[in-house]
Amino acid sequence: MNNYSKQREAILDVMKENRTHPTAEEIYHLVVKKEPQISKSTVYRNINILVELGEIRKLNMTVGPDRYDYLYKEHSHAICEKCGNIFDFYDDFNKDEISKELLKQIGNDMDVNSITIYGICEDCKSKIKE
Amino acid sequence: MNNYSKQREAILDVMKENRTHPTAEEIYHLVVKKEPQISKSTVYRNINILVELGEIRKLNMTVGPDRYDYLYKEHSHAICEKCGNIFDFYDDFNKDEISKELLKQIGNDMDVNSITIYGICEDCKSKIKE
DNA sequence: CGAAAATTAGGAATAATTCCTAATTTAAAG
DNA sequence: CTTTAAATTAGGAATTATTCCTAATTTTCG
Repeated sequence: MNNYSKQREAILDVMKENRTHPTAEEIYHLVVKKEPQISKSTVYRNINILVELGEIRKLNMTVGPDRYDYLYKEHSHAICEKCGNIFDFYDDFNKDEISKELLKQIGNDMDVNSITIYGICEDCKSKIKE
Repeated sequence: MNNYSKQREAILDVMKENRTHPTAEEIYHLVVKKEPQISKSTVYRNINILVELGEIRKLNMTVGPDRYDYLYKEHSHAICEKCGNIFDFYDDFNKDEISKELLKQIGNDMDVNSITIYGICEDCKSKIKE
Protein backbone atom coordinates (compact mmCIF):
# COMPACT_ATOMS: atom_id res chain seq x y z
CA MET A 1 0.00 0.00 0.00
CA ASN A 2 1.03 3.54 -0.70
CA ASN A 3 2.07 3.85 -4.29
CA TYR A 4 1.17 6.97 -6.19
CA SER A 5 -1.85 6.81 -8.44
CA LYS A 6 -3.70 9.63 -10.12
CA GLN A 7 -6.97 8.04 -9.04
CA ARG A 8 -6.12 8.29 -5.36
CA GLU A 9 -4.90 11.84 -5.85
CA ALA A 10 -8.13 12.80 -7.61
CA ILE A 11 -10.15 11.39 -4.71
CA LEU A 12 -8.12 13.36 -2.19
CA ASP A 13 -8.54 16.49 -4.34
CA VAL A 14 -12.28 16.01 -4.38
CA MET A 15 -12.27 15.70 -0.60
CA LYS A 16 -10.21 18.86 -0.26
CA GLU A 17 -12.54 20.78 -2.54
CA ASN A 18 -15.74 19.51 -0.97
CA ARG A 19 -16.64 20.16 2.62
CA THR A 20 -20.07 18.63 2.20
CA HIS A 21 -19.41 15.35 4.04
CA PRO A 22 -20.08 13.26 0.92
CA THR A 23 -21.00 9.57 0.87
CA ALA A 24 -18.81 7.10 -1.06
CA GLU A 25 -21.35 7.24 -3.88
CA GLU A 26 -21.19 11.04 -3.99
CA ILE A 27 -17.40 10.96 -3.95
CA TYR A 28 -17.53 8.60 -6.91
CA HIS A 29 -19.76 10.99 -8.88
CA LEU A 30 -17.48 13.93 -8.10
CA VAL A 31 -14.27 12.12 -8.95
CA VAL A 32 -15.58 10.58 -12.16
CA LYS A 33 -15.67 14.11 -13.58
CA LYS A 34 -11.90 14.31 -13.18
CA GLU A 35 -11.08 10.69 -13.97
CA PRO A 36 -13.91 9.41 -16.17
CA GLN A 37 -12.56 5.86 -16.36
CA ILE A 38 -12.37 5.35 -12.61
CA SER A 39 -14.34 2.45 -11.18
CA LYS A 40 -16.44 2.44 -8.06
CA SER A 41 -14.35 -0.25 -6.44
CA THR A 42 -11.27 1.92 -6.84
CA VAL A 43 -13.10 4.75 -5.11
CA TYR A 44 -14.14 2.52 -2.23
CA ARG A 45 -10.69 1.00 -1.86
CA ASN A 46 -8.96 4.37 -1.86
CA ILE A 47 -11.43 5.93 0.54
CA ASN A 48 -10.54 3.16 2.98
CA ILE A 49 -6.83 3.70 2.42
CA LEU A 50 -7.17 7.45 2.99
CA VAL A 51 -9.08 6.83 6.20
CA GLU A 52 -6.36 4.39 7.25
CA LEU A 53 -3.69 7.00 6.50
CA GLY A 54 -5.61 9.55 8.54
CA GLU A 55 -6.09 11.96 5.63
CA ILE A 56 -9.86 11.81 5.75
CA ARG A 57 -12.31 10.86 8.47
CA LYS A 58 -15.22 8.47 8.33
CA LEU A 59 -18.41 9.79 9.89
CA ASN A 60 -20.65 7.15 11.41
CA MET A 61 -24.23 7.83 10.56
CA THR A 62 -27.47 6.85 12.25
CA VAL A 63 -29.31 7.25 8.99
CA GLY A 64 -28.06 6.49 5.46
CA PRO A 65 -24.63 5.36 4.31
CA ASP A 66 -21.39 6.48 5.92
CA ARG A 67 -19.97 9.89 5.07
CA TYR A 68 -16.45 11.22 4.79
CA ASP A 69 -14.74 14.43 5.72
CA TYR A 70 -11.38 15.94 4.84
CA LEU A 71 -9.40 16.92 7.92
CA TYR A 72 -8.67 20.49 6.88
CA LYS A 73 -8.80 21.65 10.45
CA GLU A 74 -9.49 20.02 13.80
CA HIS A 75 -13.23 20.15 14.37
CA SER A 76 -16.10 18.11 15.71
CA HIS A 77 -19.47 17.08 14.35
CA ALA A 78 -23.03 17.29 15.54
CA ILE A 79 -25.19 14.86 13.61
CA CYS A 80 -28.97 14.77 13.47
CA GLU A 81 -30.11 11.21 14.05
CA LYS A 82 -33.33 11.81 12.13
CA CYS A 83 -32.29 13.51 8.90
CA GLY A 84 -28.55 12.84 8.93
CA ASN A 85 -27.58 16.48 8.64
CA ILE A 86 -24.01 17.09 9.78
CA PHE A 87 -22.94 20.33 11.44
CA ASP A 88 -19.26 21.22 11.89
CA PHE A 89 -18.32 22.98 15.10
CA TYR A 90 -15.31 23.77 17.23
CA ASP A 91 -15.36 22.17 20.63
CA ASP A 92 -13.20 22.80 23.65
CA PHE A 93 -13.18 19.21 24.82
CA ASN A 94 -9.87 18.26 26.36
CA LYS A 95 -8.99 14.99 24.68
CA ASP A 96 -6.17 14.20 27.08
CA GLU A 97 -8.52 14.56 30.01
CA ILE A 98 -11.12 12.39 28.33
CA SER A 99 -8.39 9.85 27.69
CA LYS A 100 -7.42 9.89 31.37
CA GLU A 101 -11.04 9.53 32.45
CA LEU A 102 -11.46 6.58 30.11
CA LEU A 103 -8.36 4.91 31.52
CA LYS A 104 -9.77 5.35 35.02
CA GLN A 105 -13.24 4.04 34.16
CA ILE A 106 -12.65 1.34 31.58
CA GLY A 107 -8.97 0.54 32.20
CA ASN A 108 -8.04 1.03 28.57
CA ASP A 109 -5.55 3.65 27.43
CA MET A 110 -7.35 4.81 24.29
CA ASP A 111 -6.21 7.50 21.91
CA VAL A 112 -9.16 9.85 21.50
CA ASN A 113 -9.56 10.82 17.87
CA SER A 114 -12.88 12.60 17.76
CA ILE A 115 -16.01 13.42 19.67
CA THR A 116 -19.36 13.30 17.94
CA ILE A 117 -22.63 14.72 19.20
CA TYR A 118 -25.78 12.88 18.16
CA GLY A 119 -29.12 14.61 18.51
CA ILE A 120 -32.20 15.93 16.80
CA CYS A 121 -32.01 19.14 14.81
CA GLU A 122 -34.49 22.00 14.96
CA ASP A 123 -36.29 21.05 11.77
CA CYS A 124 -36.79 17.43 12.78
CA LYS A 125 -37.99 18.45 16.24
CA SER A 126 -40.72 20.60 14.74
CA LYS A 127 -41.70 17.85 12.30
CA ILE A 128 -42.16 15.37 15.13
CA LYS A 129 -44.51 17.74 16.95
CA GLU A 130 -46.75 18.13 13.92
CA MET B 1 -47.44 1.48 15.21
CA ASN B 2 -47.52 0.46 18.81
CA ASN B 3 -49.64 -2.61 19.29
CA TYR B 4 -48.48 -5.27 21.64
CA SER B 5 -46.74 -8.28 20.19
CA LYS B 6 -44.81 -10.96 21.97
CA GLN B 7 -42.11 -10.64 19.33
CA ARG B 8 -41.42 -7.01 20.16
CA GLU B 9 -41.46 -7.81 23.85
CA ALA B 10 -38.98 -10.64 23.36
CA ILE B 11 -36.64 -8.29 21.51
CA LEU B 12 -36.81 -5.72 24.28
CA ASP B 13 -36.21 -8.47 26.86
CA VAL B 14 -33.14 -9.59 24.97
CA MET B 15 -31.86 -6.02 24.97
CA LYS B 16 -32.48 -5.69 28.71
CA GLU B 17 -30.66 -8.93 29.42
CA ASN B 18 -27.73 -8.24 27.14
CA ARG B 19 -25.43 -5.34 27.67
CA THR B 20 -23.09 -6.48 24.93
CA HIS B 21 -24.06 -3.90 22.27
CA PRO B 22 -25.31 -6.59 19.86
CA THR B 23 -25.77 -6.16 16.11
CA ALA B 24 -29.19 -6.78 14.55
CA GLU B 25 -27.97 -10.22 13.49
CA GLU B 26 -26.89 -11.02 17.05
CA ILE B 27 -30.21 -9.79 18.42
CA TYR B 28 -31.95 -12.12 15.98
CA HIS B 29 -29.93 -15.10 17.19
CA LEU B 30 -30.65 -14.27 20.82
CA VAL B 31 -34.35 -13.68 20.32
CA VAL B 32 -34.89 -16.76 18.18
CA LYS B 33 -34.16 -18.82 21.29
CA LYS B 34 -37.22 -17.32 22.95
CA GLU B 35 -39.43 -17.05 19.87
CA PRO B 36 -38.21 -19.74 17.47
CA GLN B 37 -40.61 -18.77 14.69
CA ILE B 38 -39.58 -15.11 14.57
CA SER B 39 -38.32 -13.82 11.24
CA LYS B 40 -35.35 -11.59 10.65
CA SER B 41 -37.48 -8.88 9.08
CA THR B 42 -39.58 -8.73 12.24
CA VAL B 43 -36.41 -8.27 14.25
CA TYR B 44 -35.19 -5.46 12.00
CA ARG B 45 -38.59 -3.75 11.95
CA ASN B 46 -38.96 -3.87 15.71
CA ILE B 47 -35.42 -2.75 16.37
CA ASN B 48 -36.22 0.37 14.33
CA ILE B 49 -39.47 0.92 16.21
CA LEU B 50 -37.72 0.57 19.57
CA VAL B 51 -35.08 3.07 18.49
CA GLU B 52 -37.86 5.40 17.36
CA LEU B 53 -39.61 5.03 20.73
CA GLY B 54 -36.33 5.80 22.49
CA GLU B 55 -36.18 2.47 24.30
CA ILE B 56 -32.91 1.41 22.75
CA ARG B 57 -30.09 3.34 21.14
CA LYS B 58 -28.41 2.78 17.82
CA LEU B 59 -24.62 2.94 17.94
CA ASN B 60 -22.96 4.17 14.79
CA MET B 61 -19.93 2.08 14.00
CA THR B 62 -16.82 2.81 12.02
CA VAL B 63 -16.29 -0.86 11.45
CA GLY B 64 -18.95 -3.54 10.94
CA PRO B 65 -22.73 -3.30 11.12
CA ASP B 66 -24.59 -1.02 13.49
CA ARG B 67 -25.00 -2.03 17.08
CA TYR B 68 -27.73 -1.43 19.65
CA ASP B 69 -27.82 -0.68 23.33
CA TYR B 70 -30.57 -0.75 25.92
CA LEU B 71 -30.83 2.55 27.77
CA TYR B 72 -30.72 1.11 31.27
CA LYS B 73 -28.91 4.17 32.55
CA GLU B 74 -27.61 7.35 31.03
CA HIS B 75 -24.10 6.66 29.80
CA SER B 76 -21.75 7.39 26.94
CA HIS B 77 -19.67 5.25 24.63
CA ALA B 78 -16.07 5.18 23.56
CA ILE B 79 -15.70 3.18 20.37
CA CYS B 80 -12.49 1.84 18.86
CA GLU B 81 -12.43 2.74 15.18
CA LYS B 82 -10.16 -0.21 14.40
CA CYS B 83 -11.73 -3.20 16.12
CA GLY B 84 -15.17 -1.82 16.90
CA ASN B 85 -14.94 -2.51 20.62
CA ILE B 86 -17.42 -0.43 22.60
CA PHE B 87 -16.70 0.79 26.11
CA ASP B 88 -19.43 2.22 28.34
CA PHE B 89 -18.48 5.12 30.56
CA TYR B 90 -20.04 7.91 32.58
CA ASP B 91 -19.24 11.35 31.32
CA ASP B 92 -19.81 14.71 32.91
CA PHE B 93 -20.56 16.54 29.70
CA ASN B 94 -23.18 19.21 30.15
CA LYS B 95 -25.62 18.61 27.34
CA ASP B 96 -27.43 21.89 27.84
CA GLU B 97 -24.17 23.79 27.52
CA ILE B 98 -23.23 21.82 24.42
CA SER B 99 -26.66 22.63 23.05
CA LYS B 100 -26.11 26.34 23.69
CA GLU B 101 -22.67 26.25 22.11
CA LEU B 102 -24.13 24.54 19.03
CA LEU B 103 -26.83 27.19 18.76
CA LYS B 104 -24.15 29.87 18.89
CA GLN B 105 -21.89 28.21 16.31
CA ILE B 106 -24.25 26.57 13.86
CA GLY B 107 -27.44 28.50 14.53
CA ASN B 108 -29.46 25.36 15.08
CA ASP B 109 -31.20 24.57 18.35
CA MET B 110 -30.47 20.85 18.54
CA ASP B 111 -31.49 18.46 21.27
CA VAL B 112 -28.32 16.66 22.32
CA ASN B 113 -29.01 12.96 22.81
CA SER B 114 -25.58 11.44 23.17
CA ILE B 115 -21.89 12.04 22.90
CA THR B 116 -19.65 9.39 21.42
CA ILE B 117 -15.88 9.22 21.60
CA TYR B 118 -14.13 7.59 18.66
CA GLY B 119 -10.54 6.51 19.04
CA ILE B 120 -8.08 3.65 18.97
CA CYS B 121 -7.95 1.22 21.87
CA GLU B 122 -4.80 0.00 23.59
CA ASP B 123 -4.73 -3.36 21.81
CA CYS B 124 -5.07 -1.83 18.35
CA LYS B 125 -2.41 0.77 19.11
CA SER B 126 0.09 -1.94 19.97
CA LYS B 127 -0.85 -3.95 16.89
CA ILE B 128 -0.17 -0.96 14.63
CA LYS B 129 3.30 -0.52 16.08
CA GLU B 130 4.28 -4.14 15.39
C1' DC C 1 -68.26 -11.15 19.21
C1' DG C 2 -66.79 -8.71 14.90
C1' DA C 3 -64.60 -5.14 12.18
C1' DA C 4 -60.53 -2.35 11.60
C1' DA C 5 -55.83 -1.74 12.43
C1' DA C 6 -51.44 -3.52 13.38
C1' DT C 7 -48.21 -7.11 13.14
C1' DT C 8 -46.25 -11.27 11.50
C1' DA C 9 -43.29 -14.82 8.62
C1' DG C 10 -40.88 -15.54 4.79
C1' DG C 11 -38.90 -14.46 0.86
C1' DA C 12 -37.79 -11.04 -2.79
C1' DA C 13 -35.59 -6.81 -3.62
C1' DT C 14 -32.45 -3.17 -2.82
C1' DA C 15 -28.45 -0.76 -1.12
C1' DA C 16 -23.83 -0.52 0.25
C1' DT C 17 -19.55 -2.44 0.19
C1' DT C 18 -15.97 -5.86 -0.61
C1' DC C 19 -13.74 -9.29 -3.31
C1' DC C 20 -11.71 -11.34 -7.52
C1' DT C 21 -8.89 -11.38 -11.75
C1' DA C 22 -6.27 -10.17 -15.52
C1' DA C 23 -4.18 -6.05 -17.27
C1' DT C 24 -1.70 -1.83 -16.37
C1' DT C 25 1.11 1.35 -13.82
C1' DT C 26 4.61 2.57 -10.60
C1' DA C 27 8.91 2.07 -7.99
C1' DA C 28 13.56 0.61 -7.51
C1' DA C 29 17.55 -1.77 -8.69
C1' DG C 30 20.95 -2.71 -11.86
C1' DC D 1 16.95 3.29 -19.81
C1' DT D 2 15.51 -1.67 -19.18
C1' DT D 3 13.88 -5.24 -16.14
C1' DT D 4 11.49 -7.11 -12.40
C1' DA D 5 8.61 -6.95 -8.38
C1' DA D 6 5.05 -4.72 -6.11
C1' DA D 7 1.05 -1.99 -6.16
C1' DT D 8 -2.93 -0.45 -8.38
C1' DT D 9 -6.55 -0.47 -11.66
C1' DA D 10 -11.32 -1.44 -14.11
C1' DG D 11 -15.11 -4.03 -14.16
C1' DG D 12 -18.02 -7.20 -12.67
C1' DA D 13 -19.32 -10.88 -9.37
C1' DA D 14 -20.24 -11.78 -4.73
C1' DT D 15 -21.40 -10.66 -0.17
C1' DT D 16 -23.47 -8.19 3.59
C1' DA D 17 -26.88 -5.53 5.71
C1' DT D 18 -31.26 -3.92 5.51
C1' DT D 19 -35.82 -2.84 3.72
C1' DC D 20 -39.88 -3.97 1.21
C1' DC D 21 -43.88 -6.85 -0.19
C1' DT D 22 -47.88 -9.90 0.57
C1' DA D 23 -51.12 -12.86 2.41
C1' DA D 24 -52.18 -14.68 6.89
C1' DT D 25 -52.58 -13.92 11.78
C1' DT D 26 -53.06 -11.29 15.96
C1' DT D 27 -54.51 -7.44 18.63
C1' DT D 28 -57.56 -3.68 19.86
C1' DC D 29 -61.74 -1.88 21.09
C1' DG D 30 -66.61 -0.63 20.36
